[in-house]
Amino acid sequence: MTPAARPSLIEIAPHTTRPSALPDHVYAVLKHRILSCAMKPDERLVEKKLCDELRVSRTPLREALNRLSHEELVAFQPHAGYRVAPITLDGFRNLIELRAIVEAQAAALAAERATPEDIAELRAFATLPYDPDDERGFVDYCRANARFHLRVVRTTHNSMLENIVMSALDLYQRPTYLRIGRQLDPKNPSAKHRAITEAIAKHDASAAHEVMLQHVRGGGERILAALKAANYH
Amino acid sequence: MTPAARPSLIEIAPHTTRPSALPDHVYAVLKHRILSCAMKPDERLVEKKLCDELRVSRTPLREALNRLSHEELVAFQPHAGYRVAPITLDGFRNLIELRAIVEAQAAALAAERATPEDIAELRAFATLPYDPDDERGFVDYCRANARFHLRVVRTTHNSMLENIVMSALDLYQRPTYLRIGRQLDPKNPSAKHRAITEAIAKHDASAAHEVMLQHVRGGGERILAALKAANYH
DNA sequence: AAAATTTAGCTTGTATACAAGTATACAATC
DNA sequence: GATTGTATACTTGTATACAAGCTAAATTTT
Repeated sequence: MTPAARPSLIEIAPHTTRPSALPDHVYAVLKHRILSCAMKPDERLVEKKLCDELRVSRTPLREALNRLSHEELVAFQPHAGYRVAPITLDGFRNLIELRAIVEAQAAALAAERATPEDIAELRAFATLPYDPDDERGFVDYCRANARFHLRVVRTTHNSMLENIVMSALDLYQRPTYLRIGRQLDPKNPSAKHRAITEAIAKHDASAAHEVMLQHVRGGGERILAALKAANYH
Repeated sequence: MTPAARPSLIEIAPHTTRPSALPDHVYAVLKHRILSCAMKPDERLVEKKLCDELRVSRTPLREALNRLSHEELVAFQPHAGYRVAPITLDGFRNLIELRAIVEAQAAALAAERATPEDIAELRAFATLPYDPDDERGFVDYCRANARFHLRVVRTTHNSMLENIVMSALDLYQRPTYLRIGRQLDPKNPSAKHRAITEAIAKHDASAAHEVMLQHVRGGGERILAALKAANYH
């Protein structure tokens, strides 16, 4: 059966140059649910149920699940099914380390390569809307934050770095959305973003590297501490 | 039909925690063919033909092709099929840049974290068999080289870094196997490997970083020059 | 009562039929 | 002769039937 009325809103771009309508749609929907913790870590993902709900057959659904499992957003065991990937301290530490390495170096390369257009766009993206009391505002804030960080790597013109940072930011979203440590955010990161941007604008690679490094590590440490406090392992 | 007699040799490990026999097998076989250039860049991959040859139905085959396309080893266009991914100068430049960033930093972290066992294994892996005149010896050499580089990242105990370097080394193999620039290798890289190992043994992070950086860039530049000479774009 | 074992149900794994879209070859037209 | 339109063959996209394997509950045994 060709799906008649399916949820039509693609909320998250598929990160791929492989636009195959149905699997991409399912991928986007599931990914959004996982990242936003609408589907909780360790929750089971049963193919049949998701098929019925999304009005799709198992083939495109499985394609989406496979993709998610390779991105480590869902865990898989043969013949035992899929689960939403758990959030672990070690996993998050590794993630911070990865982001620190790649994004700091990307900022340095960006400083070497940025054109005036790059700099203008970075400036436009640097200042984030931030209203910790507003639920909706918090989501917007997260999106804007990711947009800035992606814009920095994009300035390197290295699509491989870009893809790695995209995946990393995705994985990073989950602990953030959990609201864990939300209120611990001491100040709006816009200041750091502006500092990074100005270092890039001055083509000061080592400054860009240093500020980005501290920024990523700082944010990571805060969330890590909150995860520990919330008793994650 | 359950496949009765299929080629049984898995030549390349699947890089994943997702051991599902048939798709993994197909993935491994195709990947080996692509990396070894038995299947040439831009060659078309028609599902039916591969199914008949590998004695597998389309479902597991497509799962393997999807994985390969996300790893950028095969290119895909909706309704138009799969092709072996082309080798491009820009792609290779990006790859070198990625390896340089991640592996250099990984070497530094390895220097901070290496245990005596790590160091012993690194020493064992550092010296490579190298006989540029022997076809078989060349393949062994490539494998041993990858093994050393992987052992360095593994010392960081960061599985994300490990996965990235694994993929990167895979992509790197293809230009190497093309034999392009093979004879340009000025000397056996064992010396560099030993230098990296000794820096790690001394827990000298910045030396490890520096030597690895030069090593990766140097090797990359040589192959890049050869690709240019061979008129790749 | 606790442990082990069997069995029934459920979930995933694979194969295949059918639908939809694409490309190529051939013909008609400019 | 080049170009465009069209039909046909081929390839991929999706759905579904059936096989294989796991989980967990119920029954038996100690």
